[in-house]
Amino acid sequence: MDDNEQLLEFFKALSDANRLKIIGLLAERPLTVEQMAEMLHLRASTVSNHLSFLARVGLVEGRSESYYNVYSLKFDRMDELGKRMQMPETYPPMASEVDVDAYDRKVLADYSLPDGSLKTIPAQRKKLEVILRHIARDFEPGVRYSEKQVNELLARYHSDTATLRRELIGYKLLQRQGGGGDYWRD
Amino acid sequence: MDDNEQLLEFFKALSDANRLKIIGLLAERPLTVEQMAEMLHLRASTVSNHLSFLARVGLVEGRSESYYNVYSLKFDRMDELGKRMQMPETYPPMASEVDVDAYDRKVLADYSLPDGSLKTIPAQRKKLEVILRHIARDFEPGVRYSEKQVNELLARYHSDTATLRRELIGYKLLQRQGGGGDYWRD
DNA sequence: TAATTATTTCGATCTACATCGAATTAATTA
DNA sequence: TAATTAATTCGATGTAGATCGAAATAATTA
Repeated sequence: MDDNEQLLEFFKALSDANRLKIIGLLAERPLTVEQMAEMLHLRASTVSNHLSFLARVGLVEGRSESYYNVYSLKFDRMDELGKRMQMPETYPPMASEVDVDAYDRKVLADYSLPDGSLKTIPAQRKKLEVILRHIARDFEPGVRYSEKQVNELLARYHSDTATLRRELIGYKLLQRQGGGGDYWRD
Repeated sequence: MDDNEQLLEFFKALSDANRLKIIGLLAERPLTVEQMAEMLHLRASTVSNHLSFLARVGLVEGRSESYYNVYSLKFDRMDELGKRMQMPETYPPMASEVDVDAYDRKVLADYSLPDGSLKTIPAQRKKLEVILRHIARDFEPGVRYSEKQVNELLARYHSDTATLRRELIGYKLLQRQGGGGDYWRD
């Protein structure tokens, strides 16, 4: 079980009203299954299930005392989770298995013809940016291109090379030396 | 909505794999509903539902930008929850609505005859303690009782007053002055 | 040893909710 | 203005999980 699944299990353990009540009770003093069952008006089997869930994620601990099972709260575990939630670096990994390029791929597919050229130049900012970032990758970083070379590259996508060139500059994906000079990508 | 329900809603909001992924994505940068839907391979309506859940508990915030809804993560909220989980005083109130005396009442009922006397003296520590605490309430705190008076009071519960008396002392519910003196309850 | 008690496990049931598709609303573009 | 697009709402469906009762287990008491 990786970090993300563990975090999820943690929150699932805390996402039930009766389990929160159990934690509240155990915060005061250790209790047996039967005691909690009576207090919560639940069957012992139900409480036992809740406790094994909480124990699985390390939030409670049961010790066998004579022939009762006495459960107690492991506060450090809660503290640990609280700390983790306060660290910014906790969150990005939660999206690690997400297909973050899916939207860009879809936009690209929606606007591209089989030969790789564009059906139209998107009017919507969000989509235009995706297309422009795609086109910009054709320019080698650091290399200088003349306007003629730029137009040749852009013509593979759309005949309106002037618009593409202007937008690439506008979105700062392409740089131009002041006054009709060369173009380059950073 | 009181504090406990709010805490529960909070954890429920975090107890779904896709909602955690959304939080992970928004931790990197704000996104629109459609972008997230593509990334997660979910329908926009599903993502929209998740976002309104997260927004309801204040974890994300959506602003209308041209005609997109751009959502972003409210990290302070997460921080706030993390802090709260680290404070010991957070937990006891979660059990505030719990019927904490239910177990004692049940034990008492199980061992009592209609006239209030005991069927038997429980052999199990946990139950004996409940019965003894109940009996101890008949003694006024601070008042001194002779052994004769003590036996009279205990006889209302069980003929084996010697055992009851000994156990009350053992559990420190009744005090005795060293060497055959009077008894009292603190 | 037999009966009682506390707990857990298992199978069944019922509810909550994640997801989807269709309809609706609102904004934008053609 | 008509068509497109993004987002939300709503009703239907399927699944996960909370709860229960019964059976199994284990320890204790009579």
